[in-house]
Amino acid sequence: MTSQGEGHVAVELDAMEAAACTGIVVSNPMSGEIIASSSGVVTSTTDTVNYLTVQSQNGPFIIQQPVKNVNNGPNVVNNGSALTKSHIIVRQKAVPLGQQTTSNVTSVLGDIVTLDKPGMKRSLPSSGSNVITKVIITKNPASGQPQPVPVRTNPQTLTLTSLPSSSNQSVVSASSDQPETPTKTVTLTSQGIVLSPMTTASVPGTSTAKIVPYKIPIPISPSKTPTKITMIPVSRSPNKTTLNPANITVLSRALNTFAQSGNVTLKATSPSKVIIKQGPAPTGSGSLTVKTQSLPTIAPQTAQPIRAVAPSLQTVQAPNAVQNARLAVQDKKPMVINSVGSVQQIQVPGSRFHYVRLVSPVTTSTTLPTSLSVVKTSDTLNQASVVPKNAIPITMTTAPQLNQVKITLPVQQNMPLAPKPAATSVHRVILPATTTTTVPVQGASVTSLAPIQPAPTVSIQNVSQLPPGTTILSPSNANIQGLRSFALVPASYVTQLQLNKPLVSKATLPPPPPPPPSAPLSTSAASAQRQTRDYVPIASIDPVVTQYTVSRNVPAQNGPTLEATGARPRKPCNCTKSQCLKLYCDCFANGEFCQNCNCTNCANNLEHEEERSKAIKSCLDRNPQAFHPKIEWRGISTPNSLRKAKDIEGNRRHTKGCNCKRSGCLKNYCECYEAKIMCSSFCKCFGCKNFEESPERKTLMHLADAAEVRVQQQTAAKTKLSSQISSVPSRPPTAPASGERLPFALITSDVAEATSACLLAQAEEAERMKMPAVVQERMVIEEFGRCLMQIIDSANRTRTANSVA
DNA sequence: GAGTTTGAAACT
DNA sequence: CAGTTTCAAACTC
Repeated sequence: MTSQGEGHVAVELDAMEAAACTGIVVSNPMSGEIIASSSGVVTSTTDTVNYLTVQSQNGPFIIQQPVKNVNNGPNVVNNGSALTKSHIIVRQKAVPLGQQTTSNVTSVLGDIVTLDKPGMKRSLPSSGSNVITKVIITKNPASGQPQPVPVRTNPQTLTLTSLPSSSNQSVVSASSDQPETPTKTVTLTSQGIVLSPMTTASVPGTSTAKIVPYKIPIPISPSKTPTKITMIPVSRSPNKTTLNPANITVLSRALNTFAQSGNVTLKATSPSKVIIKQGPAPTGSGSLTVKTQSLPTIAPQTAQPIRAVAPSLQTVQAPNAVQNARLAVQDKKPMVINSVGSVQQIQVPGSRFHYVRLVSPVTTSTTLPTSLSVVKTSDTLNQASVVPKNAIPITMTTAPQLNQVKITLPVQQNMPLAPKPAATSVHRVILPATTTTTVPVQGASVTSLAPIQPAPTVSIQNVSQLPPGTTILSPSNANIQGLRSFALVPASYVTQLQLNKPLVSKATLPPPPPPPPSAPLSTSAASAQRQTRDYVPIASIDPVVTQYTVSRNVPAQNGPTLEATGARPRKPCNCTKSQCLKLYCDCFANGEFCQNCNCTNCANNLEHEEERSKAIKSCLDRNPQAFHPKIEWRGISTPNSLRKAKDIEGNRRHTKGCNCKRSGCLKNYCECYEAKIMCSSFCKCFGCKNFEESPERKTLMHLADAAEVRVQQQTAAKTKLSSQISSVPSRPPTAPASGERLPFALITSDVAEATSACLLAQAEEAERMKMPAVVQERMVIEEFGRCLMQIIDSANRTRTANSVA
């Protein structure tokens, strides 16, 4: 809930949201303008704000709530209120008495921001002293809840702050040997890394350094503490850019990946390398250990053309990128502006987007990385490489002077503090997708490029707060196109990267992300995933996050079963008239490109990116929540590991409810039923039979469960039987005098055991289905017949094989 | 596989 | 916002 009054706006979060929250960004949904963020660097808004968008910096939740005036009562929208000189207080929502636990009592997460007066853009003091450059979310020792701690640093000085070990975080600031170089602070918290302040890429002609805190979310599970993070920064020569947004983005990606395993070690082995690897967790320590020697100097990016680093890297560099760009416009063909490593910068003439195309490396790899091992930065290039172990390096480059690819970091929205870049063309950036980051690409030549992927457009929003694969149409972009508000699209673009990559052996695929609630699924839940539209949640590093980053229509229920391509299994659409640019199309609705679909005249692909973007905007204009999951999770404070499948279903609901009239909400026409949830008060259905006590529903669910159990048991039993039969030696132990082997010679104790298991499973299932005794008996006999047929068949095959031999 | 039914999305 | 049309998936035969 968001309330306004008496000089402050309170943003109240559910327990789960609060738990997932490491920072807050509050923005005006109408303009996309960031009003405040927990970075402590704020801007003001002159707009009349009726709604606020509240986002977690690292979290998935994005709340758009009306501004409410406390004085008018909790539910009275105070339309037309401008936020002036207000504090935004983020706190956890109170829960009714009797439902409180120690973890969900009301607590103030932080008074994160003070808004300036309308019309006044807040400027940073030149000295930089006493400037809140970041807010670290710590845990309130009293409540156990996170709370932000403003950290004031002087950008010109270097500090090394070690927080108490109990705070589970450390702050490292390194000094620079260049007085004019802003310092940066690396803050490692239990939930993320904050780099700040940092000078962002500057545009020629602008000299004002912007202090921008970068937040790299590394949700480190508290349960996995102590976690040791050792960062030995890169030493570098002066006047060279070593760390730029791209680097940080990639670093973030690497760290995200590593965060999943808990223990992270960062260290540098050479001036141009930072190696991230897992290290053993020290015992008995409750804090992160951060060591630093000298952090890489962050300097404004200069107009350094991107060049290929190593001969082994493919380079399709235009001698004169600008000139080539003009030529490309004339030719109306996508042009490779630059290519370094495995990333090519693509400019599509006529398109306002820039693309990053992953290309195959010189070296091939057929195995997926078991861990991400190297982040390499270059002194001379605006690039950073992620080199997953056993996988190809992924290099990302920037060329700010050309505005080719602007890789925007998880940057707090304090960009207005500095002059905007002279050229605010639209850029597209690949967001790190935690589980799709490092799928190796096979093939080695430039001609075998992976298909161009439209990387998500990153705006001034803090990237890290969005689910992987999220697309945001930036305000700069929006302005060009007349799009005022940023558009949030939960597109699984990065997942699409996988879809378009060459086949990767399934055996080498990383394990699927854990289901949001780690409790085992009920058969109904499992069947729901199959029976409903077969989409798989967008992966997330955080189980809590995962709940929110699910496919639009089906909430996360189970880990995805990856296809051989590494892609999430997805049901192909059959659209014929919508060009797959309407929400009728499930691919489009889920933010995915059509791939291997049966659609006709499809425009849901890169070739029609312009149309697609317009369609996305159109959808969002009609409904800002158009791409949000239709099935939402109610606030759950129960730890994931303790949730049961029953709870999972009971805590999901359709955000809008269904409108069924004839199906009784007991067919898959009904979105509630399809998602295996019961209809709620949101529904406007007639003749609903999809409620808890509905006998029709119970019958259906029972039958579905029984069918599911039957399939599972039979599959398991037959698999075992087959394996047992196949393990029988080709030459049986006994044989009749005639020399002919008889089938019973194959009935070893193992085969008999497997057969018994089959019969038992069948009997149990028949009983569960409450079949009459006669039917039960028949089902068992039939099962026995099937087993016998398999045995005989196996015997015949063995005999044939022996006779041939 | 063709035709029908259904309800969400899109449109007016 | 309500009524109508369009659309694609679910369903039936």
